[in-house]
Amino acid sequence: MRPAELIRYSVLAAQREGNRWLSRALRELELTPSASEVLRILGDDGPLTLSGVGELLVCESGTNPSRLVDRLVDAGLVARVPAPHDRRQVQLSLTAEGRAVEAQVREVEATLYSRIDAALEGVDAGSVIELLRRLSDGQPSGHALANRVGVERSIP
Amino acid sequence: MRPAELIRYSVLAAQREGNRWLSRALRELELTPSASEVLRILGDDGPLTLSGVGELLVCESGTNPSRLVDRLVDAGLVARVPAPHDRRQVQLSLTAEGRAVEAQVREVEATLYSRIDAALEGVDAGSVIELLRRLSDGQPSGHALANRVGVERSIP
DNA sequence: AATCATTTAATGACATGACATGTATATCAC
DNA sequence: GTGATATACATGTCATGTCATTAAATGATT
Repeated sequence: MRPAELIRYSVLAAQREGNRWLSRALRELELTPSASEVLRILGDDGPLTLSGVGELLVCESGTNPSRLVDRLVDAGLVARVPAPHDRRQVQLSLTAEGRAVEAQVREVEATLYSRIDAALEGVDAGSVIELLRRLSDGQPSGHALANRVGVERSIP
Repeated sequence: MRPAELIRYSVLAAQREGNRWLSRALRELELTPSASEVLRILGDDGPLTLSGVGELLVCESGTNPSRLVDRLVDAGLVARVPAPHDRRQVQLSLTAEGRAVEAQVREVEATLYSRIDAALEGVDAGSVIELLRRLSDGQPSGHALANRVGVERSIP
């Protein structure tokens, strides 16, 4: 198997298993991994419009997180209010309950990141990050990721 | 953003964009990425039972590719015959048309791997492979990947 | 041989993801 | 100001991906 093919399937396998781990860890919070990403985005950078969330979502190509947000509104974790100056837009923000759940999501993520840190032992993280960045560069997910990093840096 | 978080989202973004690229490339063959993986597995190692395919599939946790295979049978690319000695099992193999399509899948994959090779310029592929391997080690996708590499090596 | 456990596959249920289309609103060209 | 265009969001459709359950067939135990 050529290295490129091994990397292709390794990326797929790592994503699948990371998602499965996160799904199980979030089950007690009654959240899916995608839903948790929306909560964390709104917690860090909200309030945002629907497309504003879409531009920061890595888990979806950003075209339309309407239904993803629907379930969070139904669950009482996100408030959706029409924007006053532009009635096409909706403003999304966390409710009080949403903020509480988002804090729990942070704890779950901290555990995940510790596991990834452990897996990083003895490997060149820079090579990993650079290769993966190139693989999504210029594409919607790559833009979302760049926006996420950029937004974080822009908050002093 | 800590390195672990960046890696988490980079893996997700790379998988998403790789899948999107492959989806578009396979569209003219009327195949999805998952369907193409089944064809390639059967082409390399078939005939196999349904669970035999599941143990080699990275794209799904192997619990049950029934419906994935259904569509390939409907499309006339895969033959499904009951196993004579154990009527619980089904034997899956490529039809003549399936073999022809699988050859085209190989060409699409060759293009994908060239793109990955280009992205590997100047990065330590060993670090990438080792980290990603650790992230799926011991899990279904990791087993499937190990089986894929192992099966390949076991064919002299 | 009868019963129970295990294995294999199919199916139900739910939430994505990706792409396409529809609809209301806002903006631009003139 | 009016028509055309663009934007923001919602929705339809299809194929996953995951977990659970069911059904059939086989194997193990007694």
